Amino acid sequence: MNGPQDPNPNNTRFEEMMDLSEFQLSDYLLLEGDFEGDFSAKTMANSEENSAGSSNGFAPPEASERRNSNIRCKRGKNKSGTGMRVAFRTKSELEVMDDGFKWRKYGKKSVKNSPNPRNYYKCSSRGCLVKKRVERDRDDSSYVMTTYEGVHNHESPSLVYYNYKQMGPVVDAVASGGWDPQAPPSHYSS
DNA sequence: CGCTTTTGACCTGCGC
DNA sequence: GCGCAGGTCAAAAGCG
Repeated sequence: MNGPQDPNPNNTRFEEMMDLSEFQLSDYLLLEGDFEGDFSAKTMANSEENSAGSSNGFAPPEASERRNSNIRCKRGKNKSGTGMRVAFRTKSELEVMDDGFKWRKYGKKSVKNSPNPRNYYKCSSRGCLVKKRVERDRDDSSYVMTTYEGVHNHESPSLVYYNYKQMGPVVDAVASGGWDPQAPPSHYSS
């Protein structure tokens, strides 16, 4: 870490990290800590249409009428054991955002109450257990719900570039809860 | 040739 | 205890 620790995460940094020329970051939901029982969530309405309350942020309208495993981890703990989850809602034609990391698709599942299938990705980096879920918003298919689970134990090639370019801990600015690509490599070697 | 994607089966947890 | 739904695995196929 060679940048100032921003106590007040600047969301726009993350937008810059990703190639948002084709995306419109509509919502950013940070889920941090473990998921046993309760969790803390912060939603940031970044887009003007969102702040206008048209889509009311991340919370799906059906959240209260069905068990929402999108937010709550129904198994009590996530398998990756990192206890860190970040969800985004972006307006995009593309389902997969280029966030600088390399992902390998390992599953696809159609979910109930949604006409669109959900795709499951794992980070291709060896030893990195970060997962990503991608699905289209069932109410507005022009939006893509992306959920990251876990913390990268490495930097992405493009992130190195961005760090260099912007002289700042890009990802650190995203989540103070542990979204740190330079996290101690507890089990990562080579 | 190596890596990624696809896809159906299997596993696990939760609600009833 | 049973059924459902979500999540993961793994073999086969495809692609660069």
